[in-house]
Amino acid sequence: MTDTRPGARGRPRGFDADQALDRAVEVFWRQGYEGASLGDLTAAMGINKPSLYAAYGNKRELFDRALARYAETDMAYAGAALARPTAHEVAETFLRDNARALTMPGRPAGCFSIQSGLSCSPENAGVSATLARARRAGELAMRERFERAVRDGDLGPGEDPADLARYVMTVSEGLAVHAAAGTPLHELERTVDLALRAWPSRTE
Amino acid sequence: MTDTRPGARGRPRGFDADQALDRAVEVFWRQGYEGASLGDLTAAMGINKPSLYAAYGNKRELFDRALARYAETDMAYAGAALARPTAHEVAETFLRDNARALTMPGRPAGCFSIQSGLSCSPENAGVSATLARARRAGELAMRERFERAVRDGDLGPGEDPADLARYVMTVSEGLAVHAAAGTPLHELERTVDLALRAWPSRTE
DNA sequence: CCGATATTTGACAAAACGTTACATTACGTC
DNA sequence: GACGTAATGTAACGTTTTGTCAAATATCGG
Repeated sequence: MTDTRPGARGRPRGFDADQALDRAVEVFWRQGYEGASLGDLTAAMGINKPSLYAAYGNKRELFDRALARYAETDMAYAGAALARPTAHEVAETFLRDNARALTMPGRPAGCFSIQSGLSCSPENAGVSATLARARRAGELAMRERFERAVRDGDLGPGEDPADLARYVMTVSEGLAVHAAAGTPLHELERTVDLALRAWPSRTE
Repeated sequence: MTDTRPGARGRPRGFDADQALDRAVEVFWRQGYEGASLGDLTAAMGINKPSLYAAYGNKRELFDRALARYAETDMAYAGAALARPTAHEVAETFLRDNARALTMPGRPAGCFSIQSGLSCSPENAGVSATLARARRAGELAMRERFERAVRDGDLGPGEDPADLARYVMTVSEGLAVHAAAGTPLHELERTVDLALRAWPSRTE
């Protein structure tokens, strides 16, 4: 499929596949899976349809690649947040970086994994399901991080890691919906301030 | 347009316009504006296209009517929550009733005003904008309720009604995204429990 | 029963959709 | 420089989309 090694035979590809994929990410992000036509995609990617099919398969496979690309790049902050030393820092770092990512200048406002297909027609139900699975995986990773925090004594034994992870992700999703509607960063940050007041105090 | 009074001339309508509208609400809710084709809509409504156009105008006007209908029926709990005597009760009632509404058996999971058009193609940007405006109006109403609470001394003068309203709505939207992915009611309720821990104590 | 009026029905139109066939172009190899 | 190979540009495919037309149907007032 990709053909970067020397000794390649045939006409070389006239575009950068990763760069074009970035454009596709933006279109799916802004318009949703069903709102993004192949015409919209190829126009933004600077290629035409047969090139898209040759390089990515079809619309659905392009979307899956776009989601993977988004997770690697725009969501990289999430993995970094999980590496913070305390559960509170994990939650705070995640939510603050999330708010920043949701309002990044030059990128669509909001969150790809919600906007691009929260609901779809039955024939594209797989898109919604894939996105939901991705969000669920993120929540699970955070839950496991909080379970470690309980074992470490960083969180009190009475705190439920699953509840805390679900809460943080819920706030994050709400921030994304707000951001998609144009709420500016400084207001999202105030929401994060408030949300963190729910965090269990370490002295409990 | 509607023709319920006696003395009507012409062939009487063979369907109940409000009942058909309820079916349309469900289709838009489940599939989104762009994922709901006229075929899906007319099939669910039990009518055919010319009847739809005669009764509602076109797809977009049908959607606007569906949104209004949703606001009147499924969102009725929101107005009731605002009537609670204290700000804390307003927030708690709103979030708990919200969680229940998001998982109401026999209705689509999640929230119409998010699922039906969080993002759209440019030609349907008006749908996203209309929904965002509706959510904004709800947040404003809650803000005004909290402003009254500050005047009443129910909330401390240091609390920001706009921040609190934005926070409650953010949690609500996050709950909706979770509900759309299948999170069951009892887990949403635990999230609400956690979210309410952020609420300012009255003794402050 | 008759004319007026409005709804239903089924077919149709124009455009857009995702996808593919075909001829052309550009490159490495011989 | 011709050959094989793979990507390109154009143009079309069949299907589905939103929206409409004309004829048939049902009910009211007279």
